[in-house]
Amino acid sequence: MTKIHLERELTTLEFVVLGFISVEPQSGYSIISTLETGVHRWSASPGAIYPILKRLEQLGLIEGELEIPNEARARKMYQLSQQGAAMLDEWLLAPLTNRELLEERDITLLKFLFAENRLSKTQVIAWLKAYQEGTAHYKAAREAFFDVTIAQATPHQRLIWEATLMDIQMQERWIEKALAQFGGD
Amino acid sequence: MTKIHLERELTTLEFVVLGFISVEPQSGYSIISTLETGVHRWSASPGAIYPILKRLEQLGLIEGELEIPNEARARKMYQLSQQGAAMLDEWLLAPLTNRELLEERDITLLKFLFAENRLSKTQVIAWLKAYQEGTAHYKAAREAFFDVTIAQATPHQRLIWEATLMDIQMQERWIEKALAQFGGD
DNA sequence: ATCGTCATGTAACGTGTTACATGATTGT
DNA sequence: ACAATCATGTAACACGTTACATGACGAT
Repeated sequence: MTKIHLERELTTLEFVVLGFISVEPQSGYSIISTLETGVHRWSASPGAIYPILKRLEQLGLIEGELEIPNEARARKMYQLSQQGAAMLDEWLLAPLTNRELLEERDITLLKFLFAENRLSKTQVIAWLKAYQEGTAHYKAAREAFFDVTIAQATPHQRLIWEATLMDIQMQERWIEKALAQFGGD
Repeated sequence: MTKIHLERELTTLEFVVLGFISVEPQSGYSIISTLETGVHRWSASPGAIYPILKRLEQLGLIEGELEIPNEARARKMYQLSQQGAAMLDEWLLAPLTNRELLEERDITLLKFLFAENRLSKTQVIAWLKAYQEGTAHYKAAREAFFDVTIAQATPHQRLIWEATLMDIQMQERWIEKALAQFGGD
């Protein structure tokens, strides 16, 4: 697994596009449709997707090919290159950031989705355990913070704190469920 | 309650700034500190906050005043104007969007936080009930979507669907808890 | 014949990020 | 004396949004 190095980091949306192409070859249009109907928050306007496709191709992470140049409607289908696959794997295996841990859970779940095609069963279990550990860490930090602030908290603030806690607990239960299914632990 | 009309919509971050000022008068620096330590996802760089403060003041939604111009460190404290208060209330009372309902829960919770100072108990209960209804609606739509797609779903896709469902259920439980506390129903 | 969908793309724009600059005050 | 914190601000940049343009194909 050679580590790919580019002059700049890819944006989250670029990684997401890379991810969907990894599931199966995609055209700009199909990515837009997927993002609109799917389990995600991105609006995925053509003004974002088509330039991204062009950039990723220039970086050598994906390869585009015109499908049926004559006869039917021409559409450009993209598939991952080896470098693109390596780049995606790097992203999937990188430790989850604090943001991904609580606020950007949709991204975390997308990573989990892409992991199905890219990672081995062992790697998925390791990923889930890292997620579990990160969540525990985050939980402890949150609890420490609230322990000192809860005294002067207003009713609404307390409820928000409970919402945060319920959210973390739900994530913990989900991770356990997922681990149980994959025979981890 | 006169409805304020501006040529453009405020951005979410602008509303959030407005909200924090409504809790108590704030300086740019205090807003940045609050956002950094608090229960939210925004990084709140000075490059975002200071221009926003200037814009909101120009729109007449907040009023700035230099505190202790000499003697100690000068800082500009802002407080809501009547128009700003009306604007904020409009935002708080507007029906939650689909995005706020599931993906942008942090915004929903911030609205709930600001509601403590701005809305009456009756309004808060009504807000929670609207939230409850919106969630139920969303849940039904999601379930309908997954009912037709679950058949050919992969294990990871199924788990993501479960995560979504658990999320919705957690929100339902939280709303019930909040309603119980406010004597609604 | 026309409308909706499939399909790709561009241009203008605005918002927030990153990085920097500045300076006063407080703590060690 | 020096570092950290308080405090405000600006400039360059990049990303994604909105809106538009274009055109072929299939259905009614």
